[in-house]
Amino acid sequence: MDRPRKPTLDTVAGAVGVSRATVSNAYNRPDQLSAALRERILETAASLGYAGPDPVARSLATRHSAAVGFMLGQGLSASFADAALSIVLDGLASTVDGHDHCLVLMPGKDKGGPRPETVARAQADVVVAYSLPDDAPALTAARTRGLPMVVIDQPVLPDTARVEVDDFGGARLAASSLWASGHRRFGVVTFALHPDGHNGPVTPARLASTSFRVTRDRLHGYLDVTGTDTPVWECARSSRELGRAGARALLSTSPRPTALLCASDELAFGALQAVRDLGLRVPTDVSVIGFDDVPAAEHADPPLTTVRQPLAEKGRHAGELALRLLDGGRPGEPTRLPVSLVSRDSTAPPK
Amino acid sequence: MDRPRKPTLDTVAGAVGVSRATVSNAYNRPDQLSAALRERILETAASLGYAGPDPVARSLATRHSAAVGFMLGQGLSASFADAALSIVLDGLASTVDGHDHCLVLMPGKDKGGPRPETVARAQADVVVAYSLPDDAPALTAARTRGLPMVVIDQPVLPDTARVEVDDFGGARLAASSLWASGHRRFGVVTFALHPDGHNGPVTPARLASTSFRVTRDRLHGYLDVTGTDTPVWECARSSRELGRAGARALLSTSPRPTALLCASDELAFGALQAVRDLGLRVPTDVSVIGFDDVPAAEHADPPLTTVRQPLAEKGRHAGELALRLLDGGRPGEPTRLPVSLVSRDSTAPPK
DNA sequence: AGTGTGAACTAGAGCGCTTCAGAACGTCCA
DNA sequence: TGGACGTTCTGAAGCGCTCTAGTTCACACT
Repeated sequence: MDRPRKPTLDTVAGAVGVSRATVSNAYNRPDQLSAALRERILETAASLGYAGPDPVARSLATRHSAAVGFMLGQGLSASFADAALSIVLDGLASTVDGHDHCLVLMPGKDKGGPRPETVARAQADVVVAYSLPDDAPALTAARTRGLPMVVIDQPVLPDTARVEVDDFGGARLAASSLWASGHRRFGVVTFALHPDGHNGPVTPARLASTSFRVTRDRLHGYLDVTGTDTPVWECARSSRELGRAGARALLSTSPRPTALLCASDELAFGALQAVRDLGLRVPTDVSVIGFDDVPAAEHADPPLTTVRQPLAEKGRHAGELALRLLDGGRPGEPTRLPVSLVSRDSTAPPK
Repeated sequence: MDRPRKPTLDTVAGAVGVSRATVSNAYNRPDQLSAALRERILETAASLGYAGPDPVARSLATRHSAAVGFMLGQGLSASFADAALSIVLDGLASTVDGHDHCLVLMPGKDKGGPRPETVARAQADVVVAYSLPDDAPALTAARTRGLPMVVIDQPVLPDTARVEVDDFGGARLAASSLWASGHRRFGVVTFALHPDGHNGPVTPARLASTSFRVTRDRLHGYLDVTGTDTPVWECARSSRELGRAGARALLSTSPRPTALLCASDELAFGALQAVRDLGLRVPTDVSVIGFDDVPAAEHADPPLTTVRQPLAEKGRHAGELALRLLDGGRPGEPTRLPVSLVSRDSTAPPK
């Protein structure tokens, strides 16, 4: 197994007959040497099979790793159930990549977010947190490492950049439009209030201690309009199937709700299906409203009325903030992106 | 801006009054020092705000970075259109994370895969390639860096570990079952043959030079049964919407196909919709078959007949292979995971 | 007392790179 | 002709850590 040792800067320097510093400059500061020499260095490097400065050594010397970490509250597979996550992630990834930075993924296996050890060992010099419980250990880990941080949809943390959306206002907007058109009996289908995998009706106690900011705000936005006695069904994840089951349960009570308010489009898609399952029709018998406006909302059957939030923009903006922090920028004021109600065909006045 | 310099191993060593090596051991080899001293070191570290050995410096010294890179042929947002990707990615991520390694994402912006510079600078010591064109520059970049590599569903590369699925056989299986039940007029809806964003009918020339192995195999599996004159519609991505449009085009020809063979479930979902759009019924008027068996296939309307491949297993296995390569293991023979036909209600004999 | 043993800790040489303060060598203008 | 200046290249000091090959010391055994 005496494989030839990998070439280093020194190897190349020796072969060309210049100093290591010059080879380094050939890669990082072309203006510091003559074009001819640089050419010669690059050629020799190629012929030696040298692929450029080692990223790790480089990071150590420069004291930054050109990578942004992404801490997620759930497993990555959550993204196949919820398009919103993929879209945000994509916006983030492309921004970051466009600036020659890598994205280091730290998914949470359980729903509490990534393990603190994972965070402690991640080679990143800024992290983005998304959909973590308010008290996630990963948040503390990042903090004690002194990593600059940008949070998406999380509560404000001291010294942290933040991008958010007016979840409360958006939810109110949706509920109000239904109320205005005459609905009085509502049901709410929401995703997790706690990272414990619970599926079922929500008790007031549980509601009061919600550990996800987004859930809390959307829920309160709805209930602010419909009243706190509105039945709420919690789904452990934002998935079509769970939404379907939840909606079915809500629709089986009597008197039946005339409108279903869902905390995400994905849950709403399930609700749409549930209405059909029971032989009812949308929006004639039941109105259904979602949240997010993922691309599929437009093509649902019927097209889904929903609260639009600029998902890709959210990811992009988080990426830009992260990059700015890397440049030594201050966190600054939280950015609040706009939401709006997109009316399609899944809502109508009650019969 | 004279923020206090971040504590290092030396800081802690000095504070406790031991050598740097001992502090290092406190973190990495607890058996090398007395429990009492270790305790004292950890406490001092905590009180100093030292979060553990710097990951980058550690990587340089140990010569491995505890990270596996993931090179993807498309943007990450592809995963909201195609659950298969998320599931594979999730399997990979959890395996890798379970062994205390990070996942470094390198998405492709255009469809050619990540930029070679991105690959050259990524801090990973093994990479996994997925859904790249056969001639992606990223592949070469990884190779010249001398990174061990595992490819998923790619053509064999010398000295590379590989996990694959019998796409050709699976597709044949699906087509044969339809043929056996009497179908003779087929249409095929496929995802990209080339990374150029083409949507539309496929010419023989284009077919002959397909640059994605998976596409090629599934397509040839179908056509091997149905005949090479079968009309094929290409979609730039595997998405429901594109599949819907493609299927609609295929179904508008006369004589109309009695069965639609789709290269993915996602495309098949679109096809299901297209059949409805035209006022026809599945499977009475048209049979539709998918590929992948994503979770949604079971809950489609009607439940989708499809070729199952073990998606999560694919990701997990790739992760294990990557980890093994990291340990100096040899690539070994490609692993071939099993496929099977899952018959549900979207297929039936023709009228 | 002499020797062997194992546990506990340390010195110091790197890991592969960046970067800053020069050195060497023209060139140009007064 | 000489000094000021620019360009091109070099030397060497780190970056923060790991790890091998020790050294020390206490204790047990003969």
